[in-house]
Amino acid sequence: MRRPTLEAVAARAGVSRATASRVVNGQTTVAPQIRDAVLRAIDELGYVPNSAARSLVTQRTDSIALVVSEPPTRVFSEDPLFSTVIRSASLELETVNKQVVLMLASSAKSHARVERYIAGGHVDGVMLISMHGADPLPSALSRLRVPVVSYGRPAVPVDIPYADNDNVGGAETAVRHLVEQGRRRIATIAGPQDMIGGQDRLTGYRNVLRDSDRRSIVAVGDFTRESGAVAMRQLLGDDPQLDAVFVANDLMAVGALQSLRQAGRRVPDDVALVGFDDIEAAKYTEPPLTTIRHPVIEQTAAMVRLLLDLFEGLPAEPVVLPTELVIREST
Amino acid sequence: MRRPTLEAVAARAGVSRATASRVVNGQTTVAPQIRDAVLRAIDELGYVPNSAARSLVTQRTDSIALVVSEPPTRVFSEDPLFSTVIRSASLELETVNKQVVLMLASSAKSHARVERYIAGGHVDGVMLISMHGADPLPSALSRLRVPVVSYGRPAVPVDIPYADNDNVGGAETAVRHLVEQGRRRIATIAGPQDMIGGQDRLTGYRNVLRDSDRRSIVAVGDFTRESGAVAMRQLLGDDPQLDAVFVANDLMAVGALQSLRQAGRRVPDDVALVGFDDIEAAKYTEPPLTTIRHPVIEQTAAMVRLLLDLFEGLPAEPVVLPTELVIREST
DNA sequence: CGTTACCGAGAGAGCGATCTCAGGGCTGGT
DNA sequence: ACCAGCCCTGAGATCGCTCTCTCGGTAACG
Repeated sequence: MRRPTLEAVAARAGVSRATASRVVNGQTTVAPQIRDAVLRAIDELGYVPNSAARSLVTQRTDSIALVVSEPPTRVFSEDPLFSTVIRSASLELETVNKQVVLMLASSAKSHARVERYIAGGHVDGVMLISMHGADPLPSALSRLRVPVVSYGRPAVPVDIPYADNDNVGGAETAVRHLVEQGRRRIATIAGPQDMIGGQDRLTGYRNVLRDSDRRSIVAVGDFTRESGAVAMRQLLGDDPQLDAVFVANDLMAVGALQSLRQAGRRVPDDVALVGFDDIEAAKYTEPPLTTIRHPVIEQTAAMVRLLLDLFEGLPAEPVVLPTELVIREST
Repeated sequence: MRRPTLEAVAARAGVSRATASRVVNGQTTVAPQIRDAVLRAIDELGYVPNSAARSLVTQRTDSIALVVSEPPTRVFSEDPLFSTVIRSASLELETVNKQVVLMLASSAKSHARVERYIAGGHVDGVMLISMHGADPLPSALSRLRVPVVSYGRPAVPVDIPYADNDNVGGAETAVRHLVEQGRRRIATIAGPQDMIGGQDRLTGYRNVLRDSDRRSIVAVGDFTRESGAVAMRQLLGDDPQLDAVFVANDLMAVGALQSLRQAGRRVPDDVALVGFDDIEAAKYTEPPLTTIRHPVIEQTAAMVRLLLDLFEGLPAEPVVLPTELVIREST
């Protein structure tokens, strides 16, 4: 009742195990006639290679962990970031016949589990997506001598290749755009400051404001829509005269738009708004949102390529993708 | 430079491989002194058992696939269903030392990959969550002789144990509640009719309407907030006199509330509203939503237990959990 | 003191694949 | 006709672990 083995296939086809193995692995050095016999046997028996046995000798598993080191509430939130990364990483790796295994690592306990799982050789490599500074996983995993790459620059300095987008530059572009529009009092709704993206985008904002001799007006959100709405109300209270806001992500910008509307401010006449990410929803707000495009799919592809390079023993240097200003009607 | 093997641990501790193995697996028949020596060796070498080798002989992997057979847009939508199932299944299985491997099976191509992955023995069992009728996975997997359980009754009749909630009964309770409130024209916003939950909840609605001699008024959504808003507008157009709506899930109910407000109808004075699922957001709507509690965590736990029963060779019968009316202020 | 019982430890056979190496059969060149 | 060389195929080792079986040693009992 056990699943058929290669042995059984070989016996049925009247060849040796070695030959059957060659056929299974698509080697060309097999006579067509024998090849067909083996294929028929495989088909008749419904043979599928035992992955454990194969991994044992090849030292490969052809599966790759995507470790999402965030509380599930964020992973499965309105923000399409994680889902896009998961989906495009899967797609990208399918083309090279590798399977993505998604693992959530929210608590400290699950960190340990993830570490053990990876140390146990279940996967050939790890893609890490983790935005929080305190995260112990990047360094822990890089110690395991397993190929590891990261989506986004790890918050702790650790020597693993990563693919990032130019958060600082993007934020600078956004704010410079507002300056060029003649806006005088430019506020920002920053992201959480324990996330690298939140920090970098705030840095970009500060850089331009300093250079253009303006006062910075900062409220901090947590990248959710609701927090954007709250932060906007707060900003309006702090400085009713503000005439522009750079919001660190589009989701918060959607919330901010809502608050602006409730406060009776017209966008962009009274207040101009620039977001960050260029999520789908940014096209459908009222008015459509000027934003900085965050190339998630390309960045994911770059990360996957880094990992594949590591497999090949090639040098893998961090990649930082450029961002791009997308002008719509909110400025 | 290879990872240390049990052999190395045994050598360092001055014992045989078998004894080292006993210690690793927590067998008690080892003298404390030797045990400590082995543990020390493990620690010093940083030994972690090779999972492929272990699986090869034990025929177990201690990991379990959670196959989500839905387009990613739904999986990672506002609806907390999937995330809750994923999280609580992980939690539940951690207690028995098993790892959940999440696999998305959206396209036909990824179905094939998932099947191969599972047939290859990567996992000991499969938990399937799939709402669509046309889904070929339930039957495909059940043919593989791998233990399979399902979250929710599979749409195609196939002999795999499942844990479901009482969709028909819940819908009946909801509509009966509206009848008892003296509502005369009770409409429904149904879920997609290619999903079992969508079908069953519509059936429940129809059952009660038939028994109470009322006319049914149906609009169909797709379980998203937006579709609920659209469906509500449509219902108001179809029958401006309606005084109650049963909405097949809370997310659509949130959208419906929005449309009702825009149309100037007061809830519950003009129109009473009952949702389904009792998601967190239902508590925070204006007014808070009367709904039917869908016990997601319990249902997931029941599903996990079914799978564990299958592992033990115990009989595993489908489980249907009762739902419960939660009365808030929308009725 | 001898015998039985039992407990703890080691030897060795697998688990199911891959892969190296050697050898048999052909082809082709001389 | 002979031999070199190539192409296929098969034998057998190996990956790292578990688990059964065996055996040495000590305790218990008569």
